[in-house]
Amino acid sequence: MDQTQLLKGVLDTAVLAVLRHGRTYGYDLVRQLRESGFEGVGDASVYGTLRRLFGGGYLTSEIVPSEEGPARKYYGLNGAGFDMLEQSTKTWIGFADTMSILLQGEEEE
Amino acid sequence: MDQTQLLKGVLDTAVLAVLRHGRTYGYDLVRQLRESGFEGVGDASVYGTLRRLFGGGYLTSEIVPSEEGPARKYYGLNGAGFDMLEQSTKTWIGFADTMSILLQGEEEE
DNA sequence: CGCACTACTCCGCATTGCGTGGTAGTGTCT
DNA sequence: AGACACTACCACGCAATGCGGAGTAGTGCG
Repeated sequence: MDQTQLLKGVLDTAVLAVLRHGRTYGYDLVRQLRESGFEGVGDASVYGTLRRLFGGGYLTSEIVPSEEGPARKYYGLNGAGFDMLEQSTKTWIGFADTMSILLQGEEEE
Repeated sequence: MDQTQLLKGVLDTAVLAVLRHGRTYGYDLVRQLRESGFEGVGDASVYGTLRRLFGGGYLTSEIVPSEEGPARKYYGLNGAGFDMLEQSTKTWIGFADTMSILLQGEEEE
């Protein structure tokens, strides 16, 4: 089993969740996600997600020159981003509940 | 937010989980999944999943004539199907843990 | 100069759920 | 009979999205 398909539809949420702790740039986000357990995330997926979210108006973006390489593009949550995070967190929890009920039997409220 | 993308990669597992309680046919499976919380699943998705799983050798299949309509194609888990279910259940749990840690903070082991 | 590391981007592919529409069997109502 | 509704399944094309590979740059090391 591959996480690949599981990641679909969740990467957005995961990215927003990381960003909630403060702004970062893509490269670092990839690292954080991998350390958090999404070991397989491709960098292109994360960058793509960031562009999508930014394009959707959920993120702020700012280019900051770095002393250790190319300039970094810092992303941060704006109001819409926080709302989105809250919303998709709820959706996720409902979904996860449904799954866990299905997987372990029928009890639970 | 749409469950659509969340379903990707999980429908297989959900179908296997339902089938664990005994064999059924597609039409009924769709009903069960919808009642379980996946209200939006399309029947074509479920049938497609069943065909995929059957093609992969995880399901048994048997056509049974019905008195109330067209013949039903009953599907059931075989050994490989049970293994698959067990495996993907583990993957799911790991994944869900990672997500919940990301979403609620950093505590938890 | 070549290599490694950082940082970001583009392109094409594969997977997979969905919507639409189609086939087919049975029963009901007019 | 004809029109519908319900059951049951399937085919086709679309859309979303993660991934792999390749490319562009900047900095620093041997």
